[in-house]
Amino acid sequence: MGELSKTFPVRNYDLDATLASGQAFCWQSLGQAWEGVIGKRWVRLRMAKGSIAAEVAYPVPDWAWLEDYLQLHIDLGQVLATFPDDEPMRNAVAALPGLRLLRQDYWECLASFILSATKQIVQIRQMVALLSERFGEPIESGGNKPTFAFPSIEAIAACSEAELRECKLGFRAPNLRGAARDILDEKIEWQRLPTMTSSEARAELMKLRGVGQKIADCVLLYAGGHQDVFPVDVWIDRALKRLYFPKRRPSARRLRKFADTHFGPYAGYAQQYLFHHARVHLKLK
DNA sequence: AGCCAGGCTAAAT
DNA sequence: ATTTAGCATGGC
Repeated sequence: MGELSKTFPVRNYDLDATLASGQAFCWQSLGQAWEGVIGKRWVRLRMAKGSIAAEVAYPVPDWAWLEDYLQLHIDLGQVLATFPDDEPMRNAVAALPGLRLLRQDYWECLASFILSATKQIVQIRQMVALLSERFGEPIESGGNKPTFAFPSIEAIAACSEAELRECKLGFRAPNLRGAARDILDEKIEWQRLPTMTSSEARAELMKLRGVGQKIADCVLLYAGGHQDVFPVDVWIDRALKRLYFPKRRPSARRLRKFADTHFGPYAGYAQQYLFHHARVHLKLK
């Protein structure tokens, strides 16, 4: 019993922008469609007029896992209405209306962003793909290529540092391995993260070596659903300074405070719009 | 060729 | 309390 495909009606959903926007690193663009893995399921997604068509490799009894991942219940209009009414936000939203946040798995998200340190998005995708091919569980695919799930915490913990370095992780290898081992050794309260407040969960994640505030905030936002959290990376840092403090030179502390207070209850969404806008329009310095 | 990439840590102001 | 070098590796 179950279905191999389903079509979901959507409004204001830019699937291409969302899957390419540097929040998830397991999606591959194949012309009209996207292929990726959510948990242990291979998925192909296709955007049509007013709907997203999904296809899986074996019948599934329900689609709640996909609806949750794509956050189909979110009313984007309500989200956008909470943004501050200033020119930078208006421009960022106008540039890409329909950009969304996904709801990802905690471990895959944490691992991906541990890998993200001083790496470009294309390279993060490459590392994630290599890790999955070498240490992930093979899963059934609807395409013609063999497909693998993202490696489990146990699988990464069992790797040697050298094996991880062979996946081009560089100095990130011990951090990823250490995070997996610390979670298994219960050095942090991993299981309780979903029930914690933002600041509790952030502090817990930052106990891991190689995880600072930026990476912790990405996990809170993209996996934990803390939509008010506003990760500040190099692009956002540039964007905030250029767009909101063109003359002055705000201290890091001041800028952090601004990020935490200016963007409202859906600051994480605002951040995603500004991030994309900065990467496209602020490229020339 | 050289600079920089969805950073973090520890050392040095 | 804030700034800076070093870290691996690859794209451009």
